[in-house]
Order: sequence, then structure tokens, then C-alpha cells
Amino acid sequence: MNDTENILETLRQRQFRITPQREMIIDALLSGEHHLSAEDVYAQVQTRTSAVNIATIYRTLDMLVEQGIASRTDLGGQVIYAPVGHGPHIHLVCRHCSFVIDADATVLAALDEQLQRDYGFAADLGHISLFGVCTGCKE
Amino acid sequence: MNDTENILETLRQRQFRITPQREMIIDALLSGEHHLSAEDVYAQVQTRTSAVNIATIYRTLDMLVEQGIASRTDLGGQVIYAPVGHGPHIHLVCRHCSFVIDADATVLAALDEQLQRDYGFAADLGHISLFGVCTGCKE
DNA sequence: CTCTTTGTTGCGACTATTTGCAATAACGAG
DNA sequence: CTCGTTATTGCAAATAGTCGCAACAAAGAG
Repeated sequence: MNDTENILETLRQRQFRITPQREMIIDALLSGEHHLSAEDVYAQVQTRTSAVNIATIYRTLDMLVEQGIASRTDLGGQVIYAPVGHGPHIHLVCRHCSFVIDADATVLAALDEQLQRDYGFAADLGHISLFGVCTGCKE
Repeated sequence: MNDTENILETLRQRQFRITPQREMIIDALLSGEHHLSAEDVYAQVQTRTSAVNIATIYRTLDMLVEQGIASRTDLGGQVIYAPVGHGPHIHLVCRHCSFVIDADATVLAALDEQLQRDYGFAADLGHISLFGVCTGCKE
């Protein structure tokens, strides 16, 4: 589930056109590495063909984020993109090694309810990033 | 509490030098508007004196974020800075109007505990941003 | 398969942000 | 108050990210 084909199908259903550029960018995003910068994606796509402009990378990545397919996290200067799994979840971003842990979001239910009640704020639970320090980096 | 003087005192204690540029940048950050871009801060400082370089604005803002005095939020393209109040709190960023609500972070205690237990992740509760839609924008 | 419509791309220009380095100035010592 | 040390700034050049627009190509209709 959620491999390149599935994402493309989702996009197709939402009236987006499927182009080889988009396929390659999505492929790159899904390929192993889980914290890619726009430049990283660009570099990886370049190994396949040089016929993709950096502007297209940025535009496609932004589109994927808007469609809830990818997430965008600002590590103070560095911006990383990662594919989003199914259902709401939290990204735990380690301040030291920049590793991103995908955590279950069940704990957020109570928080959501309280924000809704106290502030009238409808939080977007599908795209949450928390910063901190992971087990490995607690030196 | 937490006016320009206090922040400067904190910086002084941490061995940072107090320069007129830093004073003005902090002043600008504290002045009313709660979602300033680096350019906004620059523009506001310019009204007082033109003797401040844009690079200094960026460097100072980054320093303030590192010191936990200001926060930095990426609104997908736009980056905004805001002063950080005392104690842990949440920033509720509206996806439509970009308004930032400062919410109390007491609800996060349970979440923190669970992340610690299940993932060994020490979340930094002082700098959290959640995206969503505020009351006013629920059209 | 061909045509038409309209979303996408590439390109070049432009704006935003970062960085290296020499000149400057804050601050503690005398 | 003056001096020396060393963080900070300004400047200019480099890099990152965005935008407008004409050319191009994906998808559906015939």
C-alpha cells in the first residue's frame, strides 16, 4: 500500500495529470531515505534523467504536501520532505540526528477535543511534527 | 515580564553582546504584530535607522530561536517569527489567515508521557506548532 | 488515431536566505 | 578612560526557492 502506483492513482482521481516527472519525484520520495531535501530529490531524479527542472521538483513537492501525500518539516534552515502514511500520525523529529520517527496519533484525540472546545481551533491531525531528542541521541 | 530589557538581560547572562541592532530587532519582534517575517522585521527596523543589514536580521533571528526566545514557523513558503512566552505552550497556526493563537500546553503532559514511554522520545514541549483552521476561518 | 482542452513543464528572471571575511565595536581588565 | 580580546556586523558573492509565461503534452472526445 502507498507505493508509487497507489499515489499516482490517487492523484489521477483528483484530476491531476500523471507525468513522468511526477512519477520520478514520487519514486524518489518513497525510496528508502526518509528525510530528503528538495535538492536530494533533485539529485536522485537526475540520476535517471536530466530532463527535470528544479522548479518542477519544488512545485510537485508542494503539491504533494497540499494533497496530504507528503509532509514538509522545517528543521530551522533545512526543509525536509517525507511520504505520509495512512491515517493521522505524528512525526517525531530528532533535533540531533534529524531522524524522523512515525508515531501513532491515537494520543492526539484528547488534545484535539480540548483545542476544539477551548479555542475553537480545528487542528489538522494528519500533519504534525514534534521536535525533541530520540533515544539514540540522549548522550 | 519578557519585554526587551528582560530578553537583553538573559542574553547578557549567556555571554552574548548587546548591540543596538539586537535591541531593535527584539523590539520589533515584541511590537504588537505576532507573525512577522524576516522582511517585516527588517522593514520595521529600517524606520528607526538604515544602519542594519538584512543578514544581521536573519542571524539575530536564528540566534533568538536557538536561545528559545523566539519561535520560527514555516507556513509552507512563508516563514514567520514570534516571541516565545514563558513556559511551554502551543502555537495554533491557522492555515487560512496565518494567525497564530498561543494556547496553554497543559494538555500536552499526557502526550509527552506516552511518547516517552512508547518511543523513548523526549519531545521539546516548548516549541510546538499545530496547523489547522481557526474559528473565524471556518467558512 | 487525431483533435482539443487545459494542466504542467522548462526557462530565465527575480526574491529570499546564507556564508566568508575583513572591519568594527562590546565589554572586562588594568 | 584606554587597551586588548573576540563576538558581531556589513558587504558582497553564493545559494536556495519562487514566479510569469510561452511551449508542451496528458487525457478525454470523436
